[in-house]
Amino acid sequence: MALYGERGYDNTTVAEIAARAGLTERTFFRHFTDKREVLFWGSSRLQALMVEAVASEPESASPLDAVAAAIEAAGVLLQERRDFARQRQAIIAASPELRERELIKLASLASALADTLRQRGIEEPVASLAAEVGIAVFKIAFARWVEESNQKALPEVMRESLDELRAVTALG
Amino acid sequence: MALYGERGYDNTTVAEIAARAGLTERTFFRHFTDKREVLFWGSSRLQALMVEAVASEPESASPLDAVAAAIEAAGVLLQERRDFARQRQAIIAASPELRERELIKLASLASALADTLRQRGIEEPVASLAAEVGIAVFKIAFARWVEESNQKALPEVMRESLDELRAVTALG
DNA sequence: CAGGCTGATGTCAGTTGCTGCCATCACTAT
DNA sequence: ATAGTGATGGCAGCAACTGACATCAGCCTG
Repeated sequence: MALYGERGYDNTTVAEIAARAGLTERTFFRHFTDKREVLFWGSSRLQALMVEAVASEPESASPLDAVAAAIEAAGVLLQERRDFARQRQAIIAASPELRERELIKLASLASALADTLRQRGIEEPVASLAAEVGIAVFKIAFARWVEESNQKALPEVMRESLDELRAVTALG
Repeated sequence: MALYGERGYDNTTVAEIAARAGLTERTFFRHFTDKREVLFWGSSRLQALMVEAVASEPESASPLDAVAAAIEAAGVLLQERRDFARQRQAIIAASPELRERELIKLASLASALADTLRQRGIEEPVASLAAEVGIAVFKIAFARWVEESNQKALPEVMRESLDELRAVTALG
């Protein structure tokens, strides 16, 4: 990430990353499937956290409530790693390739949440809809949080965005 | 697309595509920025159609109504090109790289819809939320339509999914 | 302790996607 | 007829990856 920040993602070769880490290029590709994947190393932990949050909601919770708990948990985690998250996001935003990878991570996240909802007895397409909508709220809240360089904490922005969503779908 | 269908995306080289088209590899890259981009050639037309649908809704329409008109229009178009759409989707689903590209096209679509909503006086974050939610419904409805290899027409599936969404967000 | 197994790393060659540079060629405007 | 323009081809080269093989450290077993 240091290298990506200094010279930009495109201008950084895998050989340079490997050298900085004291490794060979070949070894780099044994740890990461991709040049892109380095930036998404922790994403599986975030996904596990969010899945856990959905799973541990009470049975009585609605699908949207369960998803709300997941993005709330994600908000807390990212708020803790605030500076890191912002720096990383700046790098991703600067590269189309990285934005693609980010989107597929979010899609995989939505899919995992939908699975979890289904295990709670939620039928399709409700499970997928709730999960996808939750991820949409997550994306927008996160973007707002990154922009307004300080101000509110992420979990609060998440809650506000979710409320706005309810208003939007209620009106339409 | 013929080649991708025959041998799979990964096993098809750009040289082969170019040869089949009677071109040089170099010329191929002058027409398409990417090996992936070939499969998304018509996507700008779909985006223009959806943007137009949002723009031509009456002032009184809510954001979600406007977005609903856009995915309805997309549904009609894709229903016309039913076989093509399904064949194309099978190829995309089989390749992670292509799925990434598809996701960024959808993200760009959401962004364009949000822009159009903003031009209609809708404020952020409502504009982005409505757009993203609309794309989520689009994704899910399309996936269902592709699965249930025949049955209902896409616009109908779109409407049903949107209704389910309203129910989901109303309960939560 | 010797020998063999395993897992992580290095080395090297090769393929493929993609780009820059220059030449060619058809077409068109004057 | 000439010059300018846009599309194409040819070629060289870089960088991301991959497969095959060698090496080496640690560790288990007899």
